[in-house]
Amino acid sequence: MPRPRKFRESDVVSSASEVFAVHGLAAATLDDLVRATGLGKQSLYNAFGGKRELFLRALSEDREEATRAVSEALGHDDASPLERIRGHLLRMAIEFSSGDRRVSLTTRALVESTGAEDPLSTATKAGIEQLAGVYAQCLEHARENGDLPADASVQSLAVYFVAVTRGMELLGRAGVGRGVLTAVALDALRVLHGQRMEAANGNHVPTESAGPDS
Amino acid sequence: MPRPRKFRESDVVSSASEVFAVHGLAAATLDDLVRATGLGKQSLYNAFGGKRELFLRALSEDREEATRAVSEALGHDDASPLERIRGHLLRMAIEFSSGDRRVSLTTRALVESTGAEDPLSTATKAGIEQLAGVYAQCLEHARENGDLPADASVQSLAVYFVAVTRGMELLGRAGVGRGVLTAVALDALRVLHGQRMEAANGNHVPTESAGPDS
DNA sequence: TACGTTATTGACCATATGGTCAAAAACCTG
DNA sequence: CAGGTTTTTGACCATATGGTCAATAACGTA
Repeated sequence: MPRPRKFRESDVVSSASEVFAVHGLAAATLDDLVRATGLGKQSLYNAFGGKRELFLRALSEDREEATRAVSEALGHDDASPLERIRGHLLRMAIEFSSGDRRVSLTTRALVESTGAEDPLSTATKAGIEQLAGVYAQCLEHARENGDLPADASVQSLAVYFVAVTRGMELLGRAGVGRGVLTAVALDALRVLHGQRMEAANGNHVPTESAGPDS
Repeated sequence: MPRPRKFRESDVVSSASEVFAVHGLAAATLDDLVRATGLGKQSLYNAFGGKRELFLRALSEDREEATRAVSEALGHDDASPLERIRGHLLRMAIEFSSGDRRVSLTTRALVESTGAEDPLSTATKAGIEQLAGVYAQCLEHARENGDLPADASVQSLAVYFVAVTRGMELLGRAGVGRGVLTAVALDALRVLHGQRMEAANGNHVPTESAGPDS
């Protein structure tokens, strides 16, 4: 019997994502959001709770979507796992050099999170881990395939690819063009062709400052 | 005969940098700046011109400092160029996992720049190129040394390292710990040992990491 | 068709923002 | 010590911010 909503939450979150991707959390005004989503402040407010909460929703959706996309890119069976990673990275090079002003919400969150224990930081970390997990899965397949040495450090390589893609995204923002970004991607991929994967377990620390932990 | 200033510009810019590094450009309030620098709004204003301009100054100083630091790290003669890059990257892994909330102003600028032709974007691009230039110089030495194949793409490798370090910085913000980040750095470095460099690979860079610890 | 529930609307608010102004203060030179 | 120049100070301002309220509009059901 309650009056039904005029909007679909997913649409609103999607529009909000766009705003956040372009402006960032801090710089996006509630008014931007209102304009982009089409609903009034109050509707936004009692559907989501506020700017921050809306960002969290957007982040969560963005994360899901990104994971799905990468997962799909890495999951097709028509190519070897390593080829899939290669294709994915090259596609990222193109996407990131496309010149639009969007920045993935995960990256936004990474930079704008306070670092404290707030939900934003938590969600951000989770996002990174989830993303790394997708890479790890694919790399694991590659290892099982024999495309990677048995002692390859799938975990750190996965994180490595997350780092590389984030870096590429930033460079794209700096105006680095498609050609260079593609070359960077190819450089990055060369890690997978190295014969000795001796660095397996994330050991060794720099020579001069041998660290205690790890 | 004019009344002299009570402050040194470099001190002010330095304090401001700290604020910007922690909060970012958009989120840092003029009041934060006033408090951090110790001078009044108006003094800030007629010495620099406003928040944005102050950020640009801070960015420029930060860029100079970063370039100098990397350049120094990569420029010492007591190790081969490749070893220097290795040491530098491992040091970055430690720095970025130190858990503070600072983000380099270059990265901040990268994310917060509008992408348009404003001075911020311009300075940002210049910063990236400058940084890449430092890597390129070192890599070029490595090539001359025979540590890299003659046909190695020094340019793209340089940009690659910029990307990797930016990515590592972001991951550090996400709470990725020192061990993992170090492993990522080592993964990243493996690019320099890629198969095509196999023939030319001298013994300057220890390929097997003799790290005995966990 | 009336009711209860919820969504929507648009006005409203306290605050904090970046930025400005005019007066007072400080310094160096002459 | 006076004059000129610039800095400093603290009050001031218009605006935009995130957020809230009370009233109204829709809807499904009974």
